[in-house]
Amino acid sequence: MATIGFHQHDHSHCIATALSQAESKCAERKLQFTPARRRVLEILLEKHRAMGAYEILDILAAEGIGSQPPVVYRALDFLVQHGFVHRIERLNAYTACAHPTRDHVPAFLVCRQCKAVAEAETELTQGRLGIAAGKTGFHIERIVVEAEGLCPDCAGAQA
Amino acid sequence: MATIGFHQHDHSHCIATALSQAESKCAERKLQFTPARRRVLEILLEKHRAMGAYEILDILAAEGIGSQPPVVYRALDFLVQHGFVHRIERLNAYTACAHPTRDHVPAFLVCRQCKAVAEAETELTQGRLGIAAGKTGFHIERIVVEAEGLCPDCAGAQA
DNA sequence: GCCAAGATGTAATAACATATCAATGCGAGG
DNA sequence: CCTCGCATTGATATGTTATTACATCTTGGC
Ligand SMILES: [Zn+2]
Ligand SMILES: [Zn+2]
Ligand SMILES: [Zn+2]
Ligand SMILES: [Zn+2]
Repeated sequence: MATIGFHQHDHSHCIATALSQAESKCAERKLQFTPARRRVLEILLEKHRAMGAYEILDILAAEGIGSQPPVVYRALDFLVQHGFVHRIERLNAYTACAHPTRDHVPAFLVCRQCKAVAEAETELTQGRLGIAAGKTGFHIERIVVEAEGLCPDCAGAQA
Repeated sequence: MATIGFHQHDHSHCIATALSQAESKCAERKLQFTPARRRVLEILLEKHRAMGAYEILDILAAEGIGSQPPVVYRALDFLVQHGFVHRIERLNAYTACAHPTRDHVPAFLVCRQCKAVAEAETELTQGRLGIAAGKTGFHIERIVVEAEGLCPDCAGAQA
C-alpha cells in the first residue's frame, strides 16, 4: 500500500501496467524506450511521489546505470517530453503522470509541508488568462498550474 | 519606452510611483523598507522583466550594496512576502508586481524564447482544481499559474 | 556495410539557494 | 539612561539543481 493522491491504494501491478503502456506508446511512435529511460520511469512509479533529479540519480548510480547528472536529466527530458512524467516547477522535482493514457493539461496539489503531490486536471478553457493572452497576442503553448497548501494528513497533524 | 505586458509604454514615472507606494505600505505595516530592499525593488521596476537573483546581485555588487547571495535573497524574500515582487517558478526568477495596490492572484504569460513576462490575473474560483482539492481534503493556500508560449514579438519574428 | 541520427559516457562548470553564526542597530519597558 | 529582545546585516561556507561540451557508441534506413 502506498499514498497516492492522498488516499491509500495497492498499486503493486499498476507499475507494470504503466510501464507496458509506455513501452507500447514508444513502439508506436518509434521512440527508443532505453534501459535508463525505462528505469527512471519505473523508479518514479515505484516511489509514487515527486522526486528530485539527484535523488533519482543516486539510485541509478547505486545500480551502476550512471552517476553523472546528464544521465538522469536526459532520461527525464525524454519522459517529460512524451508525457510519461511531469515536472513540478514549485519543487524542482518530477513525478510519474497519473493518467498517461489520456491527453490532458495537468494540475497539481502540492503539500507545502510533506511535499506530497496529487495530480488533478484543469479545464482546457483558459478563462481570464486565455482572454488576457488573446488581447495581447500572446500564444499559449503550455500552462503550469500548481496549488500549494496542506494535504489532509498534514492539516490533521496540525492539531 | 519599454516593453511591458507586451505593449510599449513610457514608464519613467511609474517606478517612482511604485516605490513610494511600497514605502507607504511598509510604513503602514511597520515594515523596514531598507536600502537593499528598496534598491532591489527599484532594479526590478527599472528592468521591467523577470530577473534571476544573481543578475540582480551583480548590480548590487557593482554598486557596493552587497556581493553575497544572502543579500539579494533576503531582499527578495521580503519583497515577495509582502507582495511587491512575484517569483516566476518556471524561470527561477523574479519580477516586480504589475498592480501592487490590488490584492490579487497573479498569473503569468512567459515567453519561452525571450523570457518576457506579463502579469495577468486569474479568477479566484478554483474550478475543477478546487473541486478536486475539496474532494480529497486538500487545503489550497496559494496557486501558481504560469502560461508558457510565444510573445507577439517572438511569434512575429518566426517568419 | 555505410551513413546519419540518436543515445550515452564523462568531466567540468554554471546557476540557484540555504545554513550558520557573529555583529550591529533600534525601539519598548524598566 | 540602561538593557533586553528582535529584526537586520555581514561574512563564510556549503548545498542543490541544471547545463555545456565533446568524445564515443548504437541503431536503423539505405
Ligand atoms: Zn499527467
Ligand atoms: Zn502533507
Ligand atoms: Zn502582482
Ligand atoms: Zn518573446
